[in-house]
Amino acid sequence: WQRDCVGPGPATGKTRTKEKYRVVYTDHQRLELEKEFHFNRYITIRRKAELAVNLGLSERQVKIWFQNRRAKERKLIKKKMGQSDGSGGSVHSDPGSVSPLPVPGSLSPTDIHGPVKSIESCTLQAPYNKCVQEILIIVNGVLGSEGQNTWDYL
DNA sequence: TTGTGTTTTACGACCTCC
DNA sequence: GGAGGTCGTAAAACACAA
Repeated sequence: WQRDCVGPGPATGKTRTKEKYRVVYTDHQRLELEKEFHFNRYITIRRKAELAVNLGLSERQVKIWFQNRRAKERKLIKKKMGQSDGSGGSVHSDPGSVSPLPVPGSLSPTDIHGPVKSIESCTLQAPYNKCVQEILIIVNGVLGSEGQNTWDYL
């Protein structure tokens, strides 16, 4: 599809064609983008270029993916706030003020080492717990039955 | 299988910042 | 003026109940 959209020449950044209104990113592409997003909600120009090359996407696609991902996060937070109904929850009132995820080193050793046997066993605080679960679902899909250590892969 | 609701890419309009 | 932000939306892809 990349040939169809980008063509043999230099990437134009245009990916919407009559044949393919939109493409579906692979699990690997989504995983890498999610990983980047969970450490930095705003991607730098340099990282954007690196990711684009590594994932075979255009910089424009990476940029738009981050825009859409932030929109999704805002939507989720809004939904959560609606559910909590202001009844004393510790949900951030300002979506933009959500702090970045803890760095891997801040996780407990038992979380870091060994295979992840249960997605539900990850005990980070909301909203990160769900984010991590989403990542693990993708990773498990990518690893399949290879039996590779999930954290090693990450 | 199919109808329907949700999610995922991609874009345009508009805004802010440098 | 250009780059990149949000917001709203189109349409494909997907999930799932009936």
